[in-house]
Amino acid sequence: MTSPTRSSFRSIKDELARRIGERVWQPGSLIPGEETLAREFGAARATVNRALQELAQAGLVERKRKAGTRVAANPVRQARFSIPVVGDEIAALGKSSRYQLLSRQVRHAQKAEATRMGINPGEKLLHIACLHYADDVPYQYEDRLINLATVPRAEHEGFESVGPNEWLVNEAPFSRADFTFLAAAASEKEARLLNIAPGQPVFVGERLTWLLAKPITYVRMVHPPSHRLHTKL
Amino acid sequence: MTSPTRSSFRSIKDELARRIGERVWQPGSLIPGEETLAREFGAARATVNRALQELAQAGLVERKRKAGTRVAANPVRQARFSIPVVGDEIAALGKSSRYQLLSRQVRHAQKAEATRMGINPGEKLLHIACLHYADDVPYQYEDRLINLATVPRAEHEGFESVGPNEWLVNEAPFSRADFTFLAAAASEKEARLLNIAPGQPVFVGERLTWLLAKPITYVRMVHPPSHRLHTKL
DNA sequence: AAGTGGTCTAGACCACGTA
DNA sequence: ACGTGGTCTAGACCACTTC
Repeated sequence: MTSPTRSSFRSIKDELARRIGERVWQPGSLIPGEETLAREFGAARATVNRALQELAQAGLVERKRKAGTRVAANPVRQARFSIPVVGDEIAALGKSSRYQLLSRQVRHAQKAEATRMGINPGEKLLHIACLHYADDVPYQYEDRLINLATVPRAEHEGFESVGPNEWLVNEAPFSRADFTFLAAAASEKEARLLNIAPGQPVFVGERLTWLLAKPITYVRMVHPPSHRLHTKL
Repeated sequence: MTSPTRSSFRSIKDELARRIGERVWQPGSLIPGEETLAREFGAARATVNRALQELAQAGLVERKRKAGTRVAANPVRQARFSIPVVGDEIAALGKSSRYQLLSRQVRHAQKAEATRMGINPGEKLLHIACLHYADDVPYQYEDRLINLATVPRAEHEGFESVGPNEWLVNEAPFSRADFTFLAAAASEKEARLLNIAPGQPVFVGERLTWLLAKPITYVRMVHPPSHRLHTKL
């Protein structure tokens, strides 16, 4: 048949996960070392190591050299949401999207910007402001910084007709994205652009994307109060 | 020393990521096999394999036996955030949490509530309103409906000292959760409870959880404008 | 100082999928 | 059938932490 359970890192991982899930090993407690487990399962230490590394990545255990491996105290539950291109997002609502470039400027990073992006002050940045409409109603105001050290080709792109979001998705892959969401009062400028009254609540998303360790782009996306963010799946 | 550690899977991974990010290897194209790369980097094939596996997990490449490894056409499209218990969330900010029950009432579902929860009108619900403080500053106003058909034991719980969130996490595991986030203007009641002015922006999260096909609870969580929702990893 | 995880190697065999 | 990735092993050395 499939396989009578030869030592595989997968079956070891599953068995360890079972012991954690069924409280055979209590949350916070120390579990046996790699050497011991390798003997128990009749496997090489490297095999047990891989099983444990994946469990650590999944958040079920925490590992420290010398200290050993412990069952995580509170397994973190997670939800996911998709990261659509803004044009697709609008299309999914059954509306037509329109893009308008407001400003485009190459300059050097100010201290605050550098800190926010995790780069050195003075590095070359491309600063873009633009607006996305859904059926001619303002949908999102986008304020973006692109790290030209990571994406040098962006400097030669005008972004007159293609939004930076769409361009980056096609031209600069990222491996990690950090989001922050918040509610804020619309500034004068935001209110004017989104065609709402100043002080009205706006839904703000901030996103920093990375290609491994290199920051690619920081973007602040401001939506009018009607906006909703749903988890998918 | 910062001197280049000879073949490490990390440096190999970074170099491969660089070639992908800088379009040395085009999206969709085939990259050299593990054996070839191992020779190029002067490393064992297992080391190259680990680098490639992590790149695959990050979504930068796609791997198939016999077919080889290709640069992913369009990388990562999802982000995740953790779902902590509100008390833990406050503790993570280094603040002390306090819980206050505002109201607790068993009643039958009104039509709108039933629709929102996906149950039949007239089903028995437990309606709870409460407030969570962080260092005595209002942190979250919680308005919750619990489906007593799914969680009958909640009817005998007073929730005077234990918040419904914490109680449910320990007593009623859920298998699925749907979230919606939005910005809104604080109502009179919300403003009073959160100690802000009416009309101020508030960050609202709505969550519906199920145990398999059975709705467990619907909750509306209202935060003052200082609140931030971060994705974790 | 010593214990535990982190990583590397060289070689081997296996499994999947394409040809 | 055969090439490529998937996994395992046995041994070794390194690096971080706690003791």
